Amino acid sequence: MLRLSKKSEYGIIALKHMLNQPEGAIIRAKDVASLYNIPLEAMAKTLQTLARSGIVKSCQGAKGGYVLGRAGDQISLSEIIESIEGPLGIVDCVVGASECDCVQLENCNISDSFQVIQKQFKLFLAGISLADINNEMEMQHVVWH
Amino acid sequence: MLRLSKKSEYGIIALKHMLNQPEGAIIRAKDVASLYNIPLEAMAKTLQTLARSGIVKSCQGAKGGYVLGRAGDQISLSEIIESIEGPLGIVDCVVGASECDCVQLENCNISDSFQVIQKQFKLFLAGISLADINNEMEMQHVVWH
DNA sequence: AATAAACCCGACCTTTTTAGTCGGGTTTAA
DNA sequence: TTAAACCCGACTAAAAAGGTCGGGTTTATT
Repeated sequence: MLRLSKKSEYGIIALKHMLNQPEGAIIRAKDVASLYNIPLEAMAKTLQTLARSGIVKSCQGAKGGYVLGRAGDQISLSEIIESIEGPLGIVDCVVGASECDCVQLENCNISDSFQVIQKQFKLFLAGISLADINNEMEMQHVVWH
Repeated sequence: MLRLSKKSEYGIIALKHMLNQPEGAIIRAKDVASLYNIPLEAMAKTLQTLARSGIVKSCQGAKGGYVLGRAGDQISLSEIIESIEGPLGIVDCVVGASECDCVQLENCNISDSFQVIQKQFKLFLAGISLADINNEMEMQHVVWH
């Protein structure tokens, strides 16, 4: 059902939080977790995932933590979600690289249309940046014509 | 993960199939199921669900089956999906009527933005009709600016 | 050098959701 | 009367999501 996973939610919460801290401040998983009632381990794993794809940078060791890897307007919602959940596809057979073994395919009447829908949906998400999310007032430009 | 359920896929396949039959032809669940390799019971239940919300009309008894309830351009993708999967929400706390007991809410920093995103996403799906899906060439008007 | 604080990560368990199946209805054309 | 179809709740099985655990590694501090 078209719903974001908890990990994506946690990731977006953390990223938005980081964007609102002073430039260059190092944020610990622990703090985000306790501030937003997120289970520590889950928050930690999500930030590790985001670090792997470069959306945040990790600083190891004591006094370590995370910093945003880029400016808020250079981080898109589609990137965040794909980092955490893997390549996104409204339906399986439309996910880029992966093979689809769906038994309908031989005679499927909807896969072509869904290629188009999928592509537009991704553009939709790609058009929303962390900076947009951070500033609800500015979200007005996120509009479907 | 932002993916449609199988039942939604089955529903859309069936609806598109029906749209391509001669006007007023009665289509049986059995035929759609065998044509597209869909488990009969699953297909049947999905059509029953669509009938309940008026997207198709059911004809009971021998020689029974289903007919589209409306013209293809009067059936939107969001309607189909919501009929089958219930009210859709990218995140829980954004689903219209239902209550959200998420423990982040007291201090959530993203719910406002997601209200906007959710609304636009729904407009996106509402803007795609069964007739559009049926005619991939026409899908070009489904474009994000 | 030792310590503690933090990130790192695979493995696991539990719960929820999805997918599919079954049995027993009801309706209606022939 | 029969058979073909819709109808529907209940069930099971499989998959995904959510969360937890244990044992690492890295690094600032003392």
